[in-house]
Amino acid sequence: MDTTVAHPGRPREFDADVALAAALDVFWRQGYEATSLDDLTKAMGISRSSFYACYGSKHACLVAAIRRYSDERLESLAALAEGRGEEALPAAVAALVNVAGGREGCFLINCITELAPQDEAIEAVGRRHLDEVEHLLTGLVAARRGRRGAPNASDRARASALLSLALGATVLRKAGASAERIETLLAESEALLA
Amino acid sequence: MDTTVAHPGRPREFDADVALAAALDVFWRQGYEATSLDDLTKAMGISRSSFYACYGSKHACLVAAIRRYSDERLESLAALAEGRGEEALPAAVAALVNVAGGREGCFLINCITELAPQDEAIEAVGRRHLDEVEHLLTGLVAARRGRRGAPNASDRARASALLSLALGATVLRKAGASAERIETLLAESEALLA
DNA sequence: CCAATTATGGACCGATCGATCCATATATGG
DNA sequence: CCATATATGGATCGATCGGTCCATAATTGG
Repeated sequence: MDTTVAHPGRPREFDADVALAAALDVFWRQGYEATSLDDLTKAMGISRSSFYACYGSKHACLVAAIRRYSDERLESLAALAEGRGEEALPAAVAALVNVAGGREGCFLINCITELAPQDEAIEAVGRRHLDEVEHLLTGLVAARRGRRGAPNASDRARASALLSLALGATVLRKAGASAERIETLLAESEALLA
Repeated sequence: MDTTVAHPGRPREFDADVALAAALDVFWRQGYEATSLDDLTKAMGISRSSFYACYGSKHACLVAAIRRYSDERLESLAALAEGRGEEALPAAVAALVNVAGGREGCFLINCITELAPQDEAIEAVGRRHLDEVEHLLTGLVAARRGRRGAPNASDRARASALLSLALGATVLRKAGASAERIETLLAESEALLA
């Protein structure tokens, strides 16, 4: 991959990143298998030729979309945790649940449950994402606990439980649970914060 | 639906319930959209004609499979909770997570995340199931708390949180988390039991 | 102005999709 | 034994699937 060399030939007429965002949106709403190339190219506003030239295949496009989603979410979570002290942990947990509108669930969870463990590529990306979220939560747990520096195994277990709770809440949300019910549920997680 | 009247005509050569179990298994492993009629009929050992005559459509078959799964799981959960006193609640939570082999996740969660909220029929069944599980857990929470009789709102919130934790753990399991990690995570849920 | 190179639109591909149809087989009630 | 009714296997349906191909457009370096 060289980025400096001159690029002869006709320039791309669309923004690959904007188009990828559109693809992500469709995948998110409809799921992978239920989304056709026509759905994708129509939403992205490009032709099949451009699609394949740019992304390679439907599956590769999905992987790219997941990566994009993962990066964005991790960045957003890290930013949210910045300089918020005690409140960072509950805020992060709440942010995990209230991703996007809500009813469509977490895109990453959707992909994992639809495609893992059959699709190893998706599973790998999903796993990495969840590991990083847990790592971030572990830091917040340790920080909240007051002890300076290195998080221990207990902190990690707490973070695991909080992550699990958040993932479950997202599923409940997608299943149609009301926002209030999710809130009272999250309030209950206070027992896991100390 | 009459069950007593005589049935003229050639009798069915397969057990509709056994075949449905086979269909459930395929849907569970592959997901709904990724499963073709050929996959189904092959696994069920019947022809397309028999399939459509008996179940109506691929989607109707899925709904029947989910219903079957839901009934079986609820029955199993209720039986597990019977006469076990204090240990009933943690046992039930553990049972929620350790459904089947593990790596394939919970069939109901898989269906919800793949098809809800677009597919209202599936969402309705999934919602009902989750409500009943939560109701069962609420009873166990109240029983464990010691107070006799009617569970209150706080019990229900606790049950929601435990259910959410279990759902999340199932997702983590499907994403590839090790069994040990799930166990230490579940151990952490003790904080939600009192 | 002319190769060389890449992008684009859309026709096109074989394969497969869920579903239907029909001829035939097997049962019942009279 | 015959009319009726249901089940079965398999051919078949039009639609759609993901992916390829090709003619044409638009850019670069020389």
